[in-house]
Amino acid sequence: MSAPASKSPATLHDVAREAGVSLATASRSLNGSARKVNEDYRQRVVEAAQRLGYTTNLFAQAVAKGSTTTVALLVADIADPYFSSIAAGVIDAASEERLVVTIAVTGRDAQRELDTVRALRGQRPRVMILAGSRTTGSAFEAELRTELSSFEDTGGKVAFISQDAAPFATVLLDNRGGARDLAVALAELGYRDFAVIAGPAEIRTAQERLDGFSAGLAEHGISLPAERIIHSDFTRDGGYRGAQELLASGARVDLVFAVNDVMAVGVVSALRDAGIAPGEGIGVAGFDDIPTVRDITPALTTVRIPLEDVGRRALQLATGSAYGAPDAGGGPGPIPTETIIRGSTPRR
Amino acid sequence: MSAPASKSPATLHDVAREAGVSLATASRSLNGSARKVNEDYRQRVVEAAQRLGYTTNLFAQAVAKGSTTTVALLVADIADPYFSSIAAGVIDAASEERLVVTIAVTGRDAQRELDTVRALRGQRPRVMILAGSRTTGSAFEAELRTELSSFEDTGGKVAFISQDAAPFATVLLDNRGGARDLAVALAELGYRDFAVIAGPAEIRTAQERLDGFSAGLAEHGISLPAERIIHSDFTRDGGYRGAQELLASGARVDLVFAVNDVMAVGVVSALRDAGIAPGEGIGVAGFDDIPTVRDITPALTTVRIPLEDVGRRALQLATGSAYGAPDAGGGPGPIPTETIIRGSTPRR
DNA sequence: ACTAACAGAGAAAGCGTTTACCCAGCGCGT
DNA sequence: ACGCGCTGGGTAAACGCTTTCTCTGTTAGT
Repeated sequence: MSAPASKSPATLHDVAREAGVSLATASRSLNGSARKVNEDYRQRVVEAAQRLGYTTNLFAQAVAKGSTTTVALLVADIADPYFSSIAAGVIDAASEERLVVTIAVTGRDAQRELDTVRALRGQRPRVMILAGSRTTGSAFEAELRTELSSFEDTGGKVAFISQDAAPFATVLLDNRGGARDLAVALAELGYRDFAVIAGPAEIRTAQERLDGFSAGLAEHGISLPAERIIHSDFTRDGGYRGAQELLASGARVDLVFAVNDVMAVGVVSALRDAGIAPGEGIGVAGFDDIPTVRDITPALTTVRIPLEDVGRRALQLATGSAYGAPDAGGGPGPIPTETIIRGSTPRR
Repeated sequence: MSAPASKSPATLHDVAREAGVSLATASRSLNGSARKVNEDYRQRVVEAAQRLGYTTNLFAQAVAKGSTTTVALLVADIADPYFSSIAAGVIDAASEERLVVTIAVTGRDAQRELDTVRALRGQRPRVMILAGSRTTGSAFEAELRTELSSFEDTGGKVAFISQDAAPFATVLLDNRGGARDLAVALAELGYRDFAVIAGPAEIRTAQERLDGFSAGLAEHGISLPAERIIHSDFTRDGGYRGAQELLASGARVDLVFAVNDVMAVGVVSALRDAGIAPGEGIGVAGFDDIPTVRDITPALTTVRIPLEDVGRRALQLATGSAYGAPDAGGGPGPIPTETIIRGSTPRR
């Protein structure tokens, strides 16, 4: 009979009254507690809660307990498959531990990233995962570290994805090694004249991949002249424009490496729009192995990163739910990468 | 001198003491308040906060105010570009209003969706946005509605995306009309023998698109026999398998319509793997206009939905920050769709 | 000069939880 | 019989904020 259509949600108080027990007993029966409570009572409380449509107010709980069930995830762009795949992993792992994930986007803007971290600290998240593209030499870098350190000092845990950001825990991606292996594999396929669409110079991931690629080529005695390195946005359109620029330069090239897959997709489209058949005229390779690159034509050669696992692992690393202590460096070494040769780079 | 490296974050209390003012004054200076506070004091407080690295504890604030700054977003799969684009819109609009977005994934499972809604209610979000694929005839449908109603009774606001879910606010997508227009356009291009890879029968979005498409064909006197409708998963792999099944049936078809783009991408790959050139042998069309379909070959004909806008609008609809009252139905009618003809459906 | 009106600081009562502490009842060993 | 340790319910004090209300000091009106 008790219609719950009141103006504000039922409180634990209401439940206790309804069940005829004390607040303490109600709390103990509904949300776990070290103390036992008589099964009869427990039953009564649970039923009362049911009847009133009670749900624990997580905020109040957090205040009382002094700890939350929140995880904050920062990404550069949630619509980018790279980040959304990572997010999927984080969310999945989080829900296993009954944690709630809040996502914020930074748009690859260091200032905004800093602001976001500050704002998110207000949530007192258990964990903060930074998947955004780390930049080098940003004036905000130091401030960010300070902010994060003080977050850790006050009981939070931070995890980075991609580059080592000691002293913070990191899920290391072997950007350098992966790119090197790719370069070697391509050289062995017979490619000789390379160009790289490299993304902004200050994005560390981009830089590492470029370095690794260049190193791999060097092992085969192939050099990568500076004019064959084109910096552009870390996005699909950046890749597209980078390829256009390359073409306009008149350079003779038999393979274009874009430092990530979304850029590579842009490259493929740009080549095609310029009347060049990707994979026949010029080979194209990317990095990340986002889902779509299997489905474009030709399928893209790339370096595979198990993105969802990376997200999952970042969370586990931070919560310490795997690999022993959360501060054990970065778990068992960097995430392995794998070179995947597909149709976009046939043997020459 | 005051090193903040304590074990727990600075509280407003600490700030007040540091600044030599009362708690009330500190609160008023840091977080907005109707009351004015002397500029001298305000300054002192702000500096003290700065010095101590204070950030408002949002949870405590929420408890005290009885209202939160949280928005909950439920999606079927965050790695799916359809949902991640919508999420991007929601997050963008939310951050404009200084709201924080928590994302949960339901995996198209009605039971899990219900559980998630229940769990999320504990967060007392201002708004709950359901972008998951609504299903029909689910046993959980009624329970879900009850749960959501009681959420609204206690001051929350819910917004659906896609199908009308009266009495809840909805950002209506014109699935039916869009599919109809597409069918008409394709018929006018000269296609005659259609098949549809239709997704699970119980997903409403899928069903509406199928119906609309079929109606459009009917206008041109073309019928869509039941054996040309293949139900499969609402995913890329679902599309792939659906196309395989279609091919195996030996049906003569000149156009395959997949009810969403990720499925269409699967269809394209399946055709190609079967040695059929998509766009030449058989036309392919999708629905949604996710970013990738411009970049596959041939570029995919589809029905465009401004996904980010949809997300943005869902949030605004729920917070009432646009189009007058939040309960004004669904704002200014359904989101317009647009048929986009690309290379995958050349004139026959 | 005297009071009315107003500003604005501070004290204290919430907000919805958890949990330390108190205390009654009970079974047990001596 | 008696004390003692458990068990487990209840009371009340936190938790970190906001906000109502009280109260003092100013300003202005007559």
